[in-house]
Amino acid sequence: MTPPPPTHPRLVDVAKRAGVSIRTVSNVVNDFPYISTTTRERVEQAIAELGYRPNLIARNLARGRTGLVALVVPQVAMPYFASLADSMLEATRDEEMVLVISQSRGSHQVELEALEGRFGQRIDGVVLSPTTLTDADIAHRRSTIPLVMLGDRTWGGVVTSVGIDHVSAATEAVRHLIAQGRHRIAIVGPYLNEEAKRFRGWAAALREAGIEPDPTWVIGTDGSTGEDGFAAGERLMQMSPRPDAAFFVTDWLALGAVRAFQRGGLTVPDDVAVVGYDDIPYGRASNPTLTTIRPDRAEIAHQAVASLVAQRDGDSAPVAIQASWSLVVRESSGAPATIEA
Amino acid sequence: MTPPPPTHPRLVDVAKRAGVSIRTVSNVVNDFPYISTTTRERVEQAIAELGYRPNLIARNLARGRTGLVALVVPQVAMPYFASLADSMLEATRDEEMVLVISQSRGSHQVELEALEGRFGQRIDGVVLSPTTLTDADIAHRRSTIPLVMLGDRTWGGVVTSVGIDHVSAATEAVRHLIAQGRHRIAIVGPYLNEEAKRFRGWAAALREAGIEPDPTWVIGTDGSTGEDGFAAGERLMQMSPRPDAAFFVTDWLALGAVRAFQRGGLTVPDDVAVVGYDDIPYGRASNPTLTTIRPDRAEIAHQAVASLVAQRDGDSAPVAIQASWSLVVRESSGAPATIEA
DNA sequence: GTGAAAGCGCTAACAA
DNA sequence: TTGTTAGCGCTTTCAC
Repeated sequence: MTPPPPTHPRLVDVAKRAGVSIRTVSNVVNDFPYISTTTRERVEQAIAELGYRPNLIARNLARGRTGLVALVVPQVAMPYFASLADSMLEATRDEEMVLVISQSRGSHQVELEALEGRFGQRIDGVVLSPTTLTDADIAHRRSTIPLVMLGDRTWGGVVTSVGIDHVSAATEAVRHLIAQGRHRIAIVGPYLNEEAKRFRGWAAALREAGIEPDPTWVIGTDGSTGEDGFAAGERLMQMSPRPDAAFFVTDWLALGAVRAFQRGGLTVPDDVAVVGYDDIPYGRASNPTLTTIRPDRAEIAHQAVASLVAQRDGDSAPVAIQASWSLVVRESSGAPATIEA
Repeated sequence: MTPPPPTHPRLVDVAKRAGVSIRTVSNVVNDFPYISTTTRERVEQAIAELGYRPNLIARNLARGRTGLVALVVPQVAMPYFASLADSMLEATRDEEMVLVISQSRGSHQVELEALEGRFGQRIDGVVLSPTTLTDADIAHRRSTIPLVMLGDRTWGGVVTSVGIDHVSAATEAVRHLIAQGRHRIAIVGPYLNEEAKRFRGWAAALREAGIEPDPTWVIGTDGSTGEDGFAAGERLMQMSPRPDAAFFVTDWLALGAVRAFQRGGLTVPDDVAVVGYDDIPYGRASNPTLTTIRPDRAEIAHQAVASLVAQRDGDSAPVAIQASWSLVVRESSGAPATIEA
């Protein structure tokens, strides 16, 4: 009685069956040029007959790589990062990499370790969506593993970053509100100052329309949670004159504020037009649906992965990559009611 | 000039420095018993000095494992699965496994391949949230890699499943509506029949209160998207007498219907009380906030991982594991307005 | 074009 | 308790 094959077929099994050496089989598997057609066919047939599939662990050991790429985000359950993860999964699959998601939960320590490539497994590259890192953290990093930073910061140019042009996007968002006839346009978010790109876009759009940005229209929040948005919405309602529109730096903030407005008896967009930012899925299902800036996540993910590949293959000059975005107009700023897919 | 260490320190480097054999270092690293304290200390010091970290690729090659576990879901960007992924990431981290997320996008083919453990990398175990698989698919699977099915189905008992008791949960949800004084309680969802557990829970709660389930209250949908919910909401509004409450088999359906109700001039919960299912994050931010059934995702994830570990270690008897759940009462069924975190 | 053989870094028999 | 060593399955340099 023949015992069943104790494990998956290996390179040697294929080689034996095809009557060649493992070197040749390896060549075929890895698509080397210079193999005679007949040999190649023999090998391919043996592979098919045996159902051979390369053991990537062994391959990676030999190659000194893992084939694993890490995506580090604060928390995947947050809609924006869930969507990002989705896009990254697709982008890495196209490159035959395996994506490993890691949650920082806003921990500086975890982000620092990610910078150094310290994960459970050894990793070929890191795509990081930072929350607490500083330029100094990046400058001091010792590891040289391929790294891409997501977001609008450029980190002193010492590392590749992929983001969208937030100044332009914010400008476009506020322009849109102005085009709807709004003149008292608030901006809501954390860390709003002359450094903040979305803030600059907001101010630029107003000035461009001959409106001087009013400091009282700048509504600072602690963070970007729905509760922060709710609280900001309540503050906004008590202002007089009340703003007739508000630009929120994230959708989640905007949704919280809409909730506050509706509880306070205001109608969106009639009383206050609202624009968010990020295009999270819920913006399509909320009532009203939410006008927002949609970063091209697929492009961001592909650019990030492409940079990882380039860095791996020796091209290490850092670049600041800008992906595209679009303004999605929905009910919260006056679009007619629709049902989207 | 000494060239820089070309790579990470290896077992031999540690062994050399500590003046022992690699076997001993390996023992220390793997927490074997039977090592003299002094040796252990010497080795540990060498490890610390060198900053040694085991190469998991090599370890896995030698052990014949990958340390990788796959979570297969339709799409991570969907809130429910994003939350699930979050919990699974935590649960696998606790077990020193690395989670690889794979999106089936509802493809039968992809799900079948997952069943066989066919991923880009070789995988130690699979946790699958199925959409199209049948009992037959499971019965015919050839691979023996550890597998856990998520959800309420039990697959003829041939595989371990982890889910919650949907009959009880649905019963509790509808009981809650009855306790709010509602009597005409619709149920909304796809595939509603005597086999469907949430349907059975709905019917049981009604009968228990002396209400005979009215077939006209059963509102079938094509799927579970927001648009399906919206359409169901519109149908529900046109019924007469109109139901005064509705139980939706997913939150996303419920949110879509709420949108329809509000557009149609109805107030939730005053005109129609609404209960959803799944506790997706949006349910806390919507207006009104959404009453729902919250599966204990952390428990589900831990049970799934625990089963994977048990299967890997030879305990392969399939079991149907039931995790806990709770009813979360929010505004959509009459809870007073609150701001949740 | 193809073969032989030396690693990749670690685990785990087998010895001592 | 600790050392020696044969793999794990594949890549790749060097010959032929």
